[in-house]
Amino acid sequence: MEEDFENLVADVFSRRCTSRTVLETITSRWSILALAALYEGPYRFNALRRRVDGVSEKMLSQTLQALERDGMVLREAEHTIPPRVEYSLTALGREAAEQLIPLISWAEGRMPEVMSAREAYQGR
Amino acid sequence: MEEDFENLVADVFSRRCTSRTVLETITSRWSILALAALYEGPYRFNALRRRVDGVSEKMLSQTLQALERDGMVLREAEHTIPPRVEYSLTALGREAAEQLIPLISWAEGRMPEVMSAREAYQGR
DNA sequence: CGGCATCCCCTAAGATACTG
DNA sequence: CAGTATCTTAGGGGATGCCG
Repeated sequence: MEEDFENLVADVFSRRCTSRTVLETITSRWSILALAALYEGPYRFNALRRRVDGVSEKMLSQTLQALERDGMVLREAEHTIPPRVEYSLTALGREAAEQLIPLISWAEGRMPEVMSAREAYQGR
Repeated sequence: MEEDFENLVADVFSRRCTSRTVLETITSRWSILALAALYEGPYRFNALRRRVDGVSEKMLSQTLQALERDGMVLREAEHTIPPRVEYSLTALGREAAEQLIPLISWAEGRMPEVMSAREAYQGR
């Protein structure tokens, strides 16, 4: 019952708290970008793959499955040939994206500071 | 020069844009927790290790080095025996933490929704 | 106390090929 | 088009031992 207690308290600093896995789902390398892209609107698989430049088929597939499992992404498939699958955000996913987008903007904006910090660190 | 151009434009969706590495530094598994912990105030190495429950020496060390390299964390060492090393946030690190903390709070708060989504996903 | 060095395991991730 | 399946490799991550 201690584990349940930890889950109720929801302290991310606690080793076994589930909130850590929630955080890991949405902050993994490709999840951040997928959520941010889908915040622009629904995407089909390959369109999303082009939007999230550099992601492999496999990783995008895995990422979307994890996001679907966690209730962030809705997957709608038409069983035609060729198939047509559309991905969109759920309400929960939209909330997640709204947490992530300021983070992305910040990272883009602070790129110069980080780069010069890296250069200074090199020359020590 | 195209690479420089991409860096100036700072588009995280672009494969080679440096902003992605900035994002990866601060959203890696232990960086999020280290930044959030240090936002509470400075910590010595082992105190931080206890605060960030579950992190190994090696990973905390690596994480702090990456954060120091990127100008997020300041490392102050007294060369005594035993040594005393204090870690604290820079202004840049404080900003990063301020982006992350709402994300953490959101993850903690939405834990129940995610858990029930996972259960529903299991039983399909 | 605050590490680094070393060894080792495992999975995250990329590349390639194939299919309904 | 939207994926799976398979193979391989880089690196995340833990355990242990040592040192100033």
